[in-house]
Parts: sequence; C-alpha cells; structure tokens
Amino acid sequence: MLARELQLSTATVSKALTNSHEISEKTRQRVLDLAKTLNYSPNPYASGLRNKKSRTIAVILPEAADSFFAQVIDGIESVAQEKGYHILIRLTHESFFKEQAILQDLRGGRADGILISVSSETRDSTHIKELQEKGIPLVFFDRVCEDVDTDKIVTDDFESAYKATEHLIARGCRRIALLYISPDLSISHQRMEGYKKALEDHQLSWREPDIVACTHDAAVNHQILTSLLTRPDAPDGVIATVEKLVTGIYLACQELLLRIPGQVKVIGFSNLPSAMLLNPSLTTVTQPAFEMGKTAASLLFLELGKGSKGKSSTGGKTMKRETLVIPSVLVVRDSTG
Amino acid sequence: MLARELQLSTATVSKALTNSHEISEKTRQRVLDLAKTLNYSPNPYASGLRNKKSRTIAVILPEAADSFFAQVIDGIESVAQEKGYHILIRLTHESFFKEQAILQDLRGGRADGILISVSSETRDSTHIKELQEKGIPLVFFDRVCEDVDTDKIVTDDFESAYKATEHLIARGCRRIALLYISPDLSISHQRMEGYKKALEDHQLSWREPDIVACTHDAAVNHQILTSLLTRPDAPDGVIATVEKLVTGIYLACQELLLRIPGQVKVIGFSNLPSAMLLNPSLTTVTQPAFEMGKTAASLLFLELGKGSKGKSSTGGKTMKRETLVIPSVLVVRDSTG
DNA sequence: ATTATTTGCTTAACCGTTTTCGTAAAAAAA
DNA sequence: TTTTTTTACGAAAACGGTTAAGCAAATAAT
Repeated sequence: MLARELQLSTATVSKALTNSHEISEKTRQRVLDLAKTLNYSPNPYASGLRNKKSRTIAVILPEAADSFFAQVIDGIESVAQEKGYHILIRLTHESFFKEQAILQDLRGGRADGILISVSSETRDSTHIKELQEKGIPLVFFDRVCEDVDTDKIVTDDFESAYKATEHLIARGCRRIALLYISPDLSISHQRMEGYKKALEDHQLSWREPDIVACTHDAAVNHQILTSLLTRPDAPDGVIATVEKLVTGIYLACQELLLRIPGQVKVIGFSNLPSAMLLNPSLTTVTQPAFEMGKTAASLLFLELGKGSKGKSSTGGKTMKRETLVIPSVLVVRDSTG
Repeated sequence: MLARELQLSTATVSKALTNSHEISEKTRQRVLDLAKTLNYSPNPYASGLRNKKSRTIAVILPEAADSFFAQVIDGIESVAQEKGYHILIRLTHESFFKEQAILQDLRGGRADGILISVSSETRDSTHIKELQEKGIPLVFFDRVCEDVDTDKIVTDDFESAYKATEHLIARGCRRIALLYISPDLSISHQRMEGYKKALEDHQLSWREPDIVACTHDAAVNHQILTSLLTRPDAPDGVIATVEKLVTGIYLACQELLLRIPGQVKVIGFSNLPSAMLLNPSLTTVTQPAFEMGKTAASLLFLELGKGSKGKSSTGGKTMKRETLVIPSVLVVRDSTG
C-alpha cells in the first residue's frame, strides 16, 4: 500500500481496485490511472492473510527431472493459471522424512490445497491425514495412499501391466522378467499383480526370481541387470515398470551384445518423447501424464470451490471421493518386434 | 495463532518458537511441547508480512516438459531448500504477453527474488527492468536479455556451436545446416555466430539457406525438414540448436530413408538422458543444466543476502554483475560416426 | 536495606490488505 | 422546508504473526 497516499484512504483505494459499486466513477478512474502509472500490484500475502486464502497450491513430487512429472506439472499449471492460482513445487527426493517435513510446513497455510505423488519410502500416511483434518484439501496422483480418503488420480496400472505382459507372451516370450524399484508403492504393486495375472492366464506361472528389485542407483542397477541377463535361465522378455530402468536394460544389452528384440524383448513404462527414436525404438506403456495432472488439479479446485459456496441447498458436504482411472496406452514399437 | 491461548501471550509464544533468549527454559519447553502435540506451524504469510520477506523465489520458464528446464529446477531447488526458501514455478509458454503479466504480478512482493529464462518472443525488457527498479533481485539463466544489468548464467553457446560445426567438418561434412527456432533469443544468436565462424575458419563460407528457421509446431517442422533434406543441395550435416528439433530430424530421415550418419550426420543441443540410446545414438552438445540452475540460485541468494547485511564495512553496494559461463560438453556418439 | 540490574513476560504497534460500520453530503421524497 | 434515502467515502478492526518497549519480580551490587 504504497503511493496510494495521494489523497484517499486505503479503504477507498482497495475498493476502487476491486471495482466496488460504492465508489464513484470519477475517483475510481483516478485510482486506476495512478495504479497504472505506478505499476502497482497489491501484496498477495496481505490480502491472502485477510481473506484466508493464499491462491496457491502445493505440488509435491518425488523428483523433477523426470518426463512424467514434468508433463504432470504442465497439466496442473494449465488449470491452475486459469483459476488464478500459483503452484509451489516441493521435491521429496523419494525421502519419507522430507515428505513429512514438507507437509508439516504446509500446515501453516502456505497453500490452499495440495497435489501429491508420494515418495517411494512412504508407508505410513498419518502426516497426510493430519493435513486433511486441518481442512486442507488434498488430491493424490499416480502414487497414492490407499488408506487416505480423498480423490485419487491414477492410471490403470494393473491392466496395462497385464496387457504388456500379454503382448510379450504373444510375441513368443516364455520367461518374462519384471523390473521394479519401490515395493511399497501402490503402482508397483498394481503392476506386479497385473503381470502375475497375465502369466497365470496364459499358463505361465510366475516365479519369484523373475520379479527383480532395482534401486535408484544406476550403477547398482547395472549390476543387477547384468546378472539377470546372464544367468542360466535368463529372460527373453523384460518389462521395466519405471522409466529410469529402461536405460539400464538397453545399456546392459548393448554391453552383453544381446540383440533387442532378437534375444530379449523390452517394454518400458515410459513417457519419454524419444521412445520412438531409441535403438531400437521402444515399445512403451505411456501414461497420460498431462491429463492426470490436469484432472488432479481440476478435482482439487472442485474441492476448493466447495469451501466458498455458502448457499449449500443440498447440504451435500460429503461428495463421494473418487478414484479416477485414466488409462495408459501400450504403444508397440521395435523393441518387441 | 491458534491454541496457544493456553496461558501465555502470543508474543511469548512467538519468542519461544524462535528460541529467543528472553524466555525461560521452562516455558519454552511448555510451548514447544504444545506446539508439537498440536502439530502447529506458523502462517508463513503473516510472518512474511511483518518482516517483509516471503522466503519464496519465483522461477519463470518458457515450458516445463523439457529435460533441460527440469534439470534446472532440480538445481535451483537444491540450493533453495537449504536456504529455507520455496520455489514458485511460472510458465510463459513462450508468450511475451504472459511473461509481462507474470512479472507484473511479481511486483506485489510474492517472491523475494526471481530466476528467469525469457520467452522466445521477448525482445523488449522494460518489464524486467521495472522489477529491478523495485529492488527485487533477478538473475537470468540460459536465455538472457543482454541489456539488463544483472547476473546472468549462460553456457558457452558460441564455442559449443563452433566445436559442433568443427566436429562435423572433421567428419567430412561439406554442407552443414543449422536449425533454430527463435531468432531473437540470445542463445540462438550465439550459436549461429559460432557456427558461421567455424565454417569461415575452415574455408567453408556459410550460406543463408543453410540456416533454417523452425517453429514450435512439430507438424510444420516436419514439412520444413523434409524439404530441407530433399532439396538438390541437401546438407550432409545438421545441427539442431534445440532439443525439440532432434526428434524432427530423426523422423524425417527415417521417413526419407536417409541413413544417419551415412548420408546425414546429426548433432543436437540436448539434455535428453536417452541420447545414448537413440537410433543411432546421438552426438550431443550437453548443457550443464543442473549446475546452471544451482549457480543461478546461488547468485540470487547472494543478492538477497546483501539486503539483510546491515554492517556493510566496505560499503560495497555495487558488486559487479557477472555473466557466468558454464561450458557445455560435446559428447560424440554414433550420429556423427 | 537500598538501589541497580537482570530476567521473563505482556502490551501495543506494525506489516498491507479487506471489510464492516459509521457518517457527512447529495439526492429524493415528504 | 424538512425528512428520508442514497451515494461516496473514511475510521477502525481484523488476518496471524513479529518485535520494540514497558514493567514487575527476582537477583545482584552497593
């Protein structure tokens, strides 16, 4: 509230700026003109303090340098900006501890709502429920906590893993390995089950050693994958349930002189725009990242909107919490040729 | 300032929470304990209002779904979080108009400092200078405005384009095309000059038609590239100055049955982690994205720190504005075999 | 014992808005 | 003209904290 001190009270200025009806056209223009020449912008935090709104949503991600999350951000931003909201990015770097700290911080009211994809270490969800109890709406996307009652946007992990597995079987694979990173994640579990079901449905019972746990460390993964591909009963098909592992397989195959898809066929859960350019081009399960971000944000705003609607004729305070499933698509390319 | 109403004044609580020395150990513990059980977090905007700090920096990007910018965000976040700052992401979607609106909004004090990579439409920089005049520190990264006096973090665009061109010449190319998108961008200009210089230094004068303007639209680019590769004097080497164009060339070559690197050699300015897996693997000029984000943020915090240092013994208010150049690296792979 | 100092807490002002309420002047109704 | 209503604005409280200043009690110095 700066140079508005050019004759009027702050109250008048505030009203003029919000086009209140109780301000004469004349003074309103004076204020608007001055505001323009002074390039005035009101302090959002002051006004936010007053009307208890930050017009900010927090987006909590495990990591940033990932094409899936980058596209999700795009989707979120596309709806946030049209609602006049701002997005605060917070990274957990896959750490449960950081996730807790971030949510704790958010209890202060920094954001009106939260969009979150939990860290791979997250087993317990009390830190999330506490936020909810405070009345801060929260929507999960991709990586959800089953036991929290709120909207969730996911993709059809079970079905796409099923289809991916079935596709490999159809292409002649008889021993298919599944690569995953975080056993506790909802998505890992779903994909694993889809994989098992597909094998069983095709009379190929699954075996424990074919479901291989990888890490966040590329070097360690290289070890793991090399030994996987060189063991006596090496797989003739591999499904990487996370993008990060695709590179590992390709590199390991290159090094071991294993031909893709000749000796090993590969499918990756990936949103890499360059999948079609890989050597060979990669058959992918592509997630609707942008759409997921967009609908997650939309659902959050629906929730945020409910707060302001004073006239609830239906008294419908308990709208059903949906788990929205947006399907992924299997794009067949040369790696499963 | 919630349930602290359990015997003490708000002032006492505030001081206890900040470990003020003028609070007895006993009451301090009482407060801390209550805060813990109540899971209390102070409202950051209220305190920010008082001490005129938002502990937030805004990061303005042309787009989100780009591996370069994703890595930059990672770098920025790595220093912001250790300073206890938060990052607000704002996307211009390459629109000058949006960029202006965002900076206008930022004048209100939403962020203490700004990190920006300008939109491709940005020619004028008065909207940026106005922010500076308000005393809000701003640091450019990658795409800078030459005429704004502030810190800038860039990579050695001229030199890396020079080296890329030289590399193609060394590999036998005689007609090298340069693909760019935004003629007004500092980086485009630098890269173009490096390219020209390299050609001249090797007795291969550059020709206007070999410097080809592309667009943000993949379909249009496909047209452009197809006609480039099929014209009578088609190039035997191509340099894509932006990641987005790499896909275009690969696809066009695939379609036209042009062998890379046999008939056309390709170099891309790219941070794609999958460059090594492309078909064929791509020779890249890889930018130090993470580092750029990190140092840009560091420089911004240096500037932010100056504000609070009351005891300026040297009176050094005018620290020199640096343009920090972090070199890119040319990674030779099969596409220029 | 008296005065000076320190300790520990409270009161009140402040940050920049919004909003309720009050009120003087202008317009309309009587 | 007097009364009522409307119009256009200002004063003040509120949002949730921080901080300077004030003050009483406990402690130290004289």
